Amino acid sequence: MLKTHNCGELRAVHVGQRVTLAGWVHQYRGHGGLLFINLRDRSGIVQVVFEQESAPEAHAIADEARAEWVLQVRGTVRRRPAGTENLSLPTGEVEVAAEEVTVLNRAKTPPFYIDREAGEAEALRLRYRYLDLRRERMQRNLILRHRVVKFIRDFLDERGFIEIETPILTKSTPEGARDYLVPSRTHPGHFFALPQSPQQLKQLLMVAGFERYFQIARCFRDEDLRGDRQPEFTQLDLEMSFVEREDILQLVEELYTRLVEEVSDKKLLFKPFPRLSYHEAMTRFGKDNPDLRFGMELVDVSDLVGDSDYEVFRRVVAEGGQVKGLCAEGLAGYSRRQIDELNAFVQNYGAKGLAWLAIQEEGIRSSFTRFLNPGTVEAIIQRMKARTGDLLLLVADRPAIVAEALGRLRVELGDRLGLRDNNVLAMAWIIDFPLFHWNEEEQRWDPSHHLFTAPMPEDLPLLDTDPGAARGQQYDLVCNNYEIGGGSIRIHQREVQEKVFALIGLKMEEARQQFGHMLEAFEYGTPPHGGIAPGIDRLVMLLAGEPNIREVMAFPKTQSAADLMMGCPSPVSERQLQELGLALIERV
RNA sequence: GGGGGCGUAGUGUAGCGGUCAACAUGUCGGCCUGUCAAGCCGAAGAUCGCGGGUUCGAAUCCCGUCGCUCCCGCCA
Repeated sequence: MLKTHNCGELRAVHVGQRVTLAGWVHQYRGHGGLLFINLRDRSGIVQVVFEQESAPEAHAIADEARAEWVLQVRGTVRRRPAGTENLSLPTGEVEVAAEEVTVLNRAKTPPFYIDREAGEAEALRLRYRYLDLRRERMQRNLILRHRVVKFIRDFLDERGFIEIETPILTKSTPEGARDYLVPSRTHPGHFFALPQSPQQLKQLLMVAGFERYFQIARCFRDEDLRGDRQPEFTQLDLEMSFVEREDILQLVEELYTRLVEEVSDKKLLFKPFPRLSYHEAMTRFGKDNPDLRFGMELVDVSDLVGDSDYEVFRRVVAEGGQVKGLCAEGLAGYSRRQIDELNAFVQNYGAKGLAWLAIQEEGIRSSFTRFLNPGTVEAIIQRMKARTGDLLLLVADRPAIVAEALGRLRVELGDRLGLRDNNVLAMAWIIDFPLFHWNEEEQRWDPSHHLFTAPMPEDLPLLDTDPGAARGQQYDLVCNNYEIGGGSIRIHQREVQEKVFALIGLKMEEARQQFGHMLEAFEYGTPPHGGIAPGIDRLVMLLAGEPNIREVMAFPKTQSAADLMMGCPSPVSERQLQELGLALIERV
């Protein structure tokens, strides 16, 4: 080893010891005959003192050193002179008096500071990601990520789970997201697909009798990116045999509860996690991934305004729509301009606009009360538990649009009112999802989750009579307005599976072609099984308090799915294309 | 595919039709023995993302384009 100690571990107990350190020049402070270098390695930072008088050679060498040079320093740990301790450094009680120094490597001046963040364009950070990763924030995030994955592995290992790798080169299926394709050289014209998730393989591992499987699995989806979506990401993929929904929920809840308490300083708002049906989540919060850190629930006033003189409300209710609203506490003082802003906000989500009512000291200001009788206005205020100083915001439309618009608005208002505490994690289960949703364009039922999701046993008859009302044994884990995991109990009976295929308009022939291997496997004694696949990136993002998942990935892609450091994707040679039997054409 | 924001010395910003494009920081040189984002003095450093247009004159206005980012669509 080129070092005897780590920079960040030196304390008063080391005083008097001769140590050898190796690391990067974090900061340099020259005073002529005396100079200080803060030396950094992964463990942290320690101040090294170079004195011309006592160690002239070391001092001369150190005098040349600049930010990010790599040094090896031999010296003695000593207590800092009284009054010069630095409380902001864990090592701040001591310093290392350098006796010898070796330049292990010089460094060009970095394109940005390593010792601070100056709001650099993210493109620059990504171009020089290996330097960005030297910074405290990224080191902390990736170490946290390691601890999360380590905790998960240990936890599941203790409970009899086997970690099994599944192929990265696998089969394209028309379901779900767009696949990343890999051409086959040995089968010209044929392609592998990178897995969107190991869904089918983990079910086959249940058929294979492993009973408890997990994998820290890389998944790939060729869809447009978001702050919480990368083209490749990591899931804790997990599957169990001989279990019911309750077993999966209990296991994951215990895992996440202990994980949060073990590896982070975030506070879990709920123990145990509340369970909301999909219907309840949509009704109360307008989203199937609600932020439960605050209230401000959606309130239905359809019955109060359905027969009013306000044409907008009356017509919507008559046509089977809803009038629902939110009570934004303390926002009665919002200006016309600010309300217009919120109005434009909900219009992004399909709402025609907002009806609003501000209860001010001087009286009520509103866009619609002049169309209603005073009793109705009072009833709305009562129902929505509004008090002086509050602003009521209402949307009238089809239920889906009301939910979407108010669900989004609620989160926006939560931000504005400072109700979304970054130190709090509000984890919860969303259960009882509808098994299917109606696809208007294709005039057929689409699976809400995937086509192996089992119906709730008591809803089996509904598959024949009212498929839209059938609930699936599906569950999502949500936290702070993110979906951080989803899973289901799977179908293990052939008749049920065939019924689902039929409902989603998949002919048995096609099903056999696409899923023949699954159907065949299921005929050889399939245990009842189910699982879940929580996203690791989003979880670590929340634990780290980061605003996007790029900050918890070592080498993320840009929004256009490019790697600015590697410079990919990139063209390949004509020869490579020929070997694969590929020719490039202009895309229309 | 669509909408919003951003792009000016290495970095972060200012300048928004008219001297030589400004400030901070970093870089380089000098001074400096208790600093810790050290301090003081001095110097260098920009084809204002790229292309076109309007204008006597464009970093500034217009059009296009590229890159990054947020969002809708898409994605579970």
